[in-house]
Amino acid sequence: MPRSATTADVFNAVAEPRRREILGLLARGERSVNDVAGSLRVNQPQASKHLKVLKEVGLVRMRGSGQQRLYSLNAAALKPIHDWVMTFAQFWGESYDRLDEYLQELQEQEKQHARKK
Amino acid sequence: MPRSATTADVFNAVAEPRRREILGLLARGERSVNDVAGSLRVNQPQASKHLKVLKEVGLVRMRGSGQQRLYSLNAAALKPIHDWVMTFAQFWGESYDRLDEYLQELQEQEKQHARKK
DNA sequence: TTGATATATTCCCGCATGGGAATATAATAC
DNA sequence: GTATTATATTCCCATGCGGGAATATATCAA
Repeated sequence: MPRSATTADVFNAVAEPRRREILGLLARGERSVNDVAGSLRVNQPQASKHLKVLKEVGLVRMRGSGQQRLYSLNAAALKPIHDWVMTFAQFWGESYDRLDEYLQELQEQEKQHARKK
Repeated sequence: MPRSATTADVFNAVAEPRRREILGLLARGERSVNDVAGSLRVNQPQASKHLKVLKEVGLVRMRGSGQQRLYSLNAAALKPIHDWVMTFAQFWGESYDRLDEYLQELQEQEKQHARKK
């Protein structure tokens, strides 16, 4: 079995540095494909391909506007990575001492949310 | 140019699900290769290979003990992922409202730390 | 030394990759 | 209609992948 496809999940999609750059750019607002390509000094087909991968895993949304396609960030799709990495925050020394407390509060909030359903 | 090597950086190393499982296991303590292989229902060579990748990017440490090699987690190596994903936390809606505040406090602490040098 | 156990390495394979280059599709303007 | 701009797709290639299987290395025990 070969390596997982880049579109297999968010972890794989985000392993590529240029795709992280694209997400960073889109964090500052919606952009057309050529905007992205220009800002990242990448030619247009590569930009299209990277955006396609990001779209397939839900990290970006697309809408048409004339002949342009405007891509925007869907940062919520990064939550699996956030949640996973936070699992290890307890090992990161004193600066992160209060993170456990914070995460427990978050869990409480989610439980209350679930109960309301 | 092909896809980045799995040992290129932490993002690539961690894109593989089994390697994330290994890290999760090691979070609970040091383990031998066979312990890892047994817990994850993976045969020994695969466990060795995955551990090798994790070691190359600094996510695990190894020490010999008799004929065993004991691997342990080095969670600090996950910080690049943590820092990157936190860049997007502001987009995650109301549950994370206090995260900005929290992160600013962290930055303050780091500045004070730096000043003390 | 021989044997047993623990771990690492090597060879194989099918396969998805990211980039380049060229081309195809889509939408607007005239 | 044609021309132009914006985007997507296709084809190519070299490379590294993860898993299987077999083998090599290392360490202890008797």
